[in-house]
Amino acid sequence: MARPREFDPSEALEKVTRVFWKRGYQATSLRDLMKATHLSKQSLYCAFGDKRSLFLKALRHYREQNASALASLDRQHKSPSDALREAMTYAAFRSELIHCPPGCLVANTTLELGSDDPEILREIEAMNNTLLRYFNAVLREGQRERQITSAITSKALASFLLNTLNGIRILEKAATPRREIQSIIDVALQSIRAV
Amino acid sequence: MARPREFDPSEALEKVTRVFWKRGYQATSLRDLMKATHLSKQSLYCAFGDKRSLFLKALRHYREQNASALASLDRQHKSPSDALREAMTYAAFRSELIHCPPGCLVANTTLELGSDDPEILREIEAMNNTLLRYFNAVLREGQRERQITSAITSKALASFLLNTLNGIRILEKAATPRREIQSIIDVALQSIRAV
DNA sequence: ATAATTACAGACCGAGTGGTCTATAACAAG
DNA sequence: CTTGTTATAGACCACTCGGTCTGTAATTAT
Repeated sequence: MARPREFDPSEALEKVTRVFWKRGYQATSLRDLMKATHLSKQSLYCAFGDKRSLFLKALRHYREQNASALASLDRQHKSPSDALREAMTYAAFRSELIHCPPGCLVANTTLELGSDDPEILREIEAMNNTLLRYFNAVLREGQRERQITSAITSKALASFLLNTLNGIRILEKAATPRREIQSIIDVALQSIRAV
Repeated sequence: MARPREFDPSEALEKVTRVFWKRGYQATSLRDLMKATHLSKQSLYCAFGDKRSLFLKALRHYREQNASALASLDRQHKSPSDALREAMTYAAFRSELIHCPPGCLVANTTLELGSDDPEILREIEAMNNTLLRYFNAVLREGQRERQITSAITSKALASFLLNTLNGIRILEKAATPRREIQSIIDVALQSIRAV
């Protein structure tokens, strides 16, 4: 009907997500986003709405990306323990692996905006629930196979693992050596094994 | 020699710390600080320097406050396990207990500025080391008394506990029910007991 | 009292913010 | 072609930011 868009919105959203990931919501200016996407302010507004809408879309994009990454972790031929180790290690070191900003956008956002913005909080919870469900499923399997302790419910163990991951998201920002982070994962996983 | 100051600097610093704690560094404007302290911009500058200096002083104030709170935890008549539980529970719920903002200023700051500002990072590490030393001492005692597993070094266990605490600092910001946080503490402590 | 010094309140500054408006360019439909 | 519609670029806006400057009030020393 009219002049077509000259850029790929999903590509732009990916770039935007990286910037928010790296710098946080408040510290990211529209200028930063314009520079990262090579788009004008107006184009961003037409495509995504105002800054907050754009941030919400970035959060959702991040969540979907992570959810599919999690789903693609093949645990067909792995024991539950190995699957947990792989998931934790992947989540902890993904930043380095695929050249992303350190830490986790969801964790960053929780601290920056979690207690203020209910809509953003819901997005955060959705992301957490995805991880919790995954952990819970693998943990239950591990309990059935006597690899994981049954002294604690799989739900509580799942929350515990997610919490460990959240802690690591803070360490990543504080230039913690990789070996130390790996040690924490090891302790967490070792300590929930069946006796 | 001249006109005396009309306010108590340490009282003002306490108020400033609360504001930074609640809103973060970047989101706190000088206006917010002026309102919280009932001081003029000029008075704040004379007493504490610019915004960043003021923030550093607030961080240091926060650290000292926490260090002395930790030191005053009496573990004379407690078993190492009980001492750990008390320390973890106190750290996790202090916000509610003494009417503070949720979460932890150090954790917040790590995510907001950790990877940018070396001087602030050093302050963060100092705070973490205080906690690590405490945990390490109690854990070693617990290992000697066969309450805590000796399969893992006390240092690794201490890092693990601090990490659990950091995770909780994120949960606090996400309106997580108290019971769930308590459960995570329980799992963490239970899983490092001696077999 | 006078002089010297410091504290205080608020005006003021340039820079940067998120957001809007306008003029023009690029396309589709007729 | 002309007309209608959307995209783009950048000027523009009111506002807030951290920080400084200025004039005055309050105090001590002489």
